[in-house]
Amino acid sequence: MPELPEVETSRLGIAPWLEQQQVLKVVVRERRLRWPVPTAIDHELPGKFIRALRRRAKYLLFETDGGTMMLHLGMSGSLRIVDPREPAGKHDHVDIEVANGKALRFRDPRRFGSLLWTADPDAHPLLKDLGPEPLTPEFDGPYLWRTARSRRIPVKQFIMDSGVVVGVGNIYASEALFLAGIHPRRRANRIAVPRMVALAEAIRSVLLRAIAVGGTTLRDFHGGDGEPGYFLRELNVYGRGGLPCRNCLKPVSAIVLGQRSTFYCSNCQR
DNA sequence: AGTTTAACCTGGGTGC
DNA sequence: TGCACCCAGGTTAAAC
Repeated sequence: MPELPEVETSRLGIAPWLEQQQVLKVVVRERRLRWPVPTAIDHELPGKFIRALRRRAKYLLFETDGGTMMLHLGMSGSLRIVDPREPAGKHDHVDIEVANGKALRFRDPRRFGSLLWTADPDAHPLLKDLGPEPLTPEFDGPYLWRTARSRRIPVKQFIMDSGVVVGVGNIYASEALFLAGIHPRRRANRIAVPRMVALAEAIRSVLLRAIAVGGTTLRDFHGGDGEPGYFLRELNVYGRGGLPCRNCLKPVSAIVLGQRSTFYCSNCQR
């Protein structure tokens, strides 16, 4: 489910229930996620206070006084605040119970998600080489252009590379390229500065808009508060293969790029 | 160093 | 109803 807006929506939904709370108990029902859930999660976390819930790329970082829990939702992960006495479902792999009587419940049917423990997130191998956050000032058109000099890959794969910029997943990559009028297959190093400026702006605006309306509901994504996201209604091309382009009415094209489904308008995007 | 490919999983939808 | 088949929001590790 989760792209950056969905992760951010989850963070905003659960943070009020968790920040400054002491962890009372951790229940791990299934350790086989993307990587085995380290025993530090159940052994180190209880007793500690969650001081801040931050996000880096699509990772949620639960910072305590003595260590940070890193959580990734993978393809099918979701988080809810529950009463821990509520029976756990088949794919509810982990509960983090806190002092206010609530628990964070991590569900992930496909188990591509992960839960890790680190003393220093900035130095963690999975985080240290990530590109800039798309919603910060250092991410802009000139940055994209400079970074693309040596890259011959299609621009869609370029903006989905987390070493270039984080948080642009398959849905919003297609959407941003539509807004910028750029063909997803265009080689990254063959886009001039002005169009890179437009692309950076399109990425920012599509992510900001999706966060503002609570993410995109696909299948069963819900934010931490259980409310569905409404960005689905605003998708211009993603999942609309064969349907008329909202701008020019020409049928939206569907192709596969880097083993991911890709949608664009061959008239509006060059 | 950049690019491509396979791999990790389950569940839902479709078509026969 | 059952079953085979295809598809899905992500990311890494290894091979080229």
